[in-house]
Amino acid sequence: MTALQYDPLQIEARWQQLWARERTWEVTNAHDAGGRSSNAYVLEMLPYPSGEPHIGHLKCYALGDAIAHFNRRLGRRVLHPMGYDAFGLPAENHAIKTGVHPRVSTAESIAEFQRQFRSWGVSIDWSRELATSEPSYYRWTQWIFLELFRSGLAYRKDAAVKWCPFDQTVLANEQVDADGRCERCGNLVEVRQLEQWFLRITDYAERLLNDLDAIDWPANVKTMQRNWIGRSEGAEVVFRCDELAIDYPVFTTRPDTLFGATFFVMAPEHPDVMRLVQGTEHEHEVHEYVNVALNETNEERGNADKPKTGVPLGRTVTNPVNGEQIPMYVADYVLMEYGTGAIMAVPAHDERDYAFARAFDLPIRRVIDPAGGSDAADDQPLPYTGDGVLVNCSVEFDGLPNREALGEIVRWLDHEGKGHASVNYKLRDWLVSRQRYWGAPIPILHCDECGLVPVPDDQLPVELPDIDDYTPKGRSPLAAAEDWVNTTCPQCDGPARRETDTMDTFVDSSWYFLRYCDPHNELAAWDPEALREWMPVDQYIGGVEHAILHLMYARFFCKALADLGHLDFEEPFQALFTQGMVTKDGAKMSKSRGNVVSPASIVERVGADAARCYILFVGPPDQDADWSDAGVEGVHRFLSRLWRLAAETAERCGPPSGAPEADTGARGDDLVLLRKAHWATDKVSGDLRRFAFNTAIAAVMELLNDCSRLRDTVDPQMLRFALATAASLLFPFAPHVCADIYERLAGERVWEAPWPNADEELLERDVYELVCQVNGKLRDRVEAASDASEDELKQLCLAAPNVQAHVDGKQIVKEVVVPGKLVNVVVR
RNA sequence: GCGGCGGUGGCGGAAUGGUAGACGCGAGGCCCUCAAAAGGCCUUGUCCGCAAGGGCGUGUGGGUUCGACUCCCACCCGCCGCACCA
Repeated sequence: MTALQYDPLQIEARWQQLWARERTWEVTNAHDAGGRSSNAYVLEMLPYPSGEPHIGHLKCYALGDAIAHFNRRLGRRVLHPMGYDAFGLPAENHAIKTGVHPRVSTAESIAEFQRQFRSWGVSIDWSRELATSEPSYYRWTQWIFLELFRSGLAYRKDAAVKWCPFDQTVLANEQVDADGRCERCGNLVEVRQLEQWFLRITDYAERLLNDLDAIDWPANVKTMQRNWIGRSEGAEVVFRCDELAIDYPVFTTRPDTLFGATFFVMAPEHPDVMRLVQGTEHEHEVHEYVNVALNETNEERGNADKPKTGVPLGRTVTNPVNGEQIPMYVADYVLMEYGTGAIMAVPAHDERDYAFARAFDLPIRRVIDPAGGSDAADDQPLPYTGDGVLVNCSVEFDGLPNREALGEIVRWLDHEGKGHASVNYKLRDWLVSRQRYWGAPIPILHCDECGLVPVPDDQLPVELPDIDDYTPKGRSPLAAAEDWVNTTCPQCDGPARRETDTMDTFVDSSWYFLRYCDPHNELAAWDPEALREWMPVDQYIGGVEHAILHLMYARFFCKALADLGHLDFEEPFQALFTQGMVTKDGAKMSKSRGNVVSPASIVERVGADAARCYILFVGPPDQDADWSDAGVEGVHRFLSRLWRLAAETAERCGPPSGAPEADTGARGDDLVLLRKAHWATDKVSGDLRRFAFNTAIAAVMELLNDCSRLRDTVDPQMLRFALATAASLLFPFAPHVCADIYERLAGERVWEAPWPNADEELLERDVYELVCQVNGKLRDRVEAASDASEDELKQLCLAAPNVQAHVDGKQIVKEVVVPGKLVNVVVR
């Protein structure tokens, strides 16, 4: 008899062909089929097609596929689509280097992604596949942009923007890292004044913050979003420059310290700085300082440990609470992008203001006393940022606890017209224009007569023209396509020029999950009925690197589109799961390190099932995992053993006549194996619900170990049942081999079989091993009946030989009985 | 500095306050074989002991409890996010 040999490549090819031929994973928008509650939308973040998929993709889609399969087996109709975030800089940079059109290189990459995703056996509804670079998709990206434009949520503004000198493009704040470097190329970013397109996400700051409470996302992602939104409560207080009759509002979270404000500082970027010193003796010095400050990198400027620098403006403003004239300075520790770009400085109660005051020998006045207004106030160290009682303010406020005074002072300011309570956010409006070629053109025309004119909807898409030269020149490469740029204004029929900037690719990916619901609609971005069937996404899966940008933008889009009447929900992703990174030898995989593990080579060697199982078995999926070739081999051995024993058992049992059923009268080893199968069913079901895929796979391993151990002593039909159960439970992780095994053992398609149910009665045993402790230490184990009384358990424990040895000669103080678990005898 | 997460064998990792180390990797021994590969069986936290058994053991120090990897307090270390945000 020839030994049966597990051949993953042959098995996987066979099932993949069947699933492709029968379009097994496609779902329709059948509005009648049980409604939204019996549907599930499982979505992994769409890949950026560059080169070929890496191990991180394998982990993401293995994870999502397990969830998709589990939901299907629970009887839900599952939408599980795939697409490509196909616009973007890497393809364009590649084009600059090689001259290959981004459309061509992107298409090649997409083809490779498709090929590999299919070779992994991921259960995707390929009929809904899309790429954001297709005109049939970006036509609707442009339509959304115009909807935002028409409602005032997209606008053009001259702004100090982050500019990457290498990529020759403007960047969003979010695309500049903490060191002031371009997220993509790592070069230091500069600041330039340019007219750009923005989306008014700041209008949604409060809702983006509050609605986090209602969604099932990881705590750290919510925290990151909250930090990024950066809400602070305080007051806006007006400081007036009487000489020039200009009011300068500032934002402060500490209006209670207003009496301690002894100077006033503006950001170097503040538009009034030069105006304030024009024609004065300070003009030259200020000019020099501002120049230096603006040329500093964010890295240098953002360092909190840096000594404070600045120069006086030679002007004063009036402190509204006490009428004092306080001097104005310009200093780079004040940021233009936060608050109003100017601050009141309270050196006694703010670290930074204190450092500045010491450096410039400015007065420091304590207005809060931690000791409660005692004579010892002056002995307390400064700066003091905690709470206390107001001192040195005015008869009206002195002696009040500062938190109380805060409200009083704001009320007073409001009454006097010198300020009001205010909320400030760190979140900035989203800069979406890019001076690059490979993106969706912004569908706006510039007409000398009519100004900014939206391209009429019936003329969408504004197609990206072919060009020969992608080299960035500080303006969009599209500007060179004269025939394309010059057009006619639809309003006045006069000459008009097309907007030559393209959109940030984050715009493309902010709504793709909507398009999957209705991907072929040529009349609209989507049919609201289709969205009602699937949205919001039940389970979204992706890397934590998108915790802020993509997830915030997508949430913003849904809220804005809901306000415009296009959606009837506001949060796109009901639940989010963030997967951990896959490392090699503890380090991030990268070409420069030379430690990249290619999924294709693994699949070729041990098959997709082993690769997928391993990546989920290695540890909890939300944590980082280190790739180990030996570990993959171990999982491959497990699948081999499973398949071989199943194939042998199938031969022994003859042709299957349907799913095996357990013999309810099983005894001895048959009962042991039957119980193990039900235990595994229970364990895997629970583990799948809590994303504990590693322990779920371990449970199936245990089941197989018992099958192997008992293979010659149990009834072959029981073995058949246990192995079919193992295949059924493992199917979400290793679909091909499990489909193969299930067919051999049950003659049925495992994905059409309902998820198995664990029999409660078989999970309980009539006897169990009672743990016997003395003073909390394990001393013996004895067999106990499940229905034994507490007294009986106590007697059993005391009768255990090794318990007696430890109790002998001592006084029993008490006995703790935990039925089903243990007895603890406390002795003295 | 602030916020979040984590620290368990040689390694990845298991453990609703109740047998610490499931499952896997690695290692050692054995079987099969002319031999190897593949496969199978056994051992594997650590120390003492021939064994039975016992001591120790989840970053450190305290605490709560009959009982703590798990809960509380303080600290050390590591990772991630934010950071001159007024």
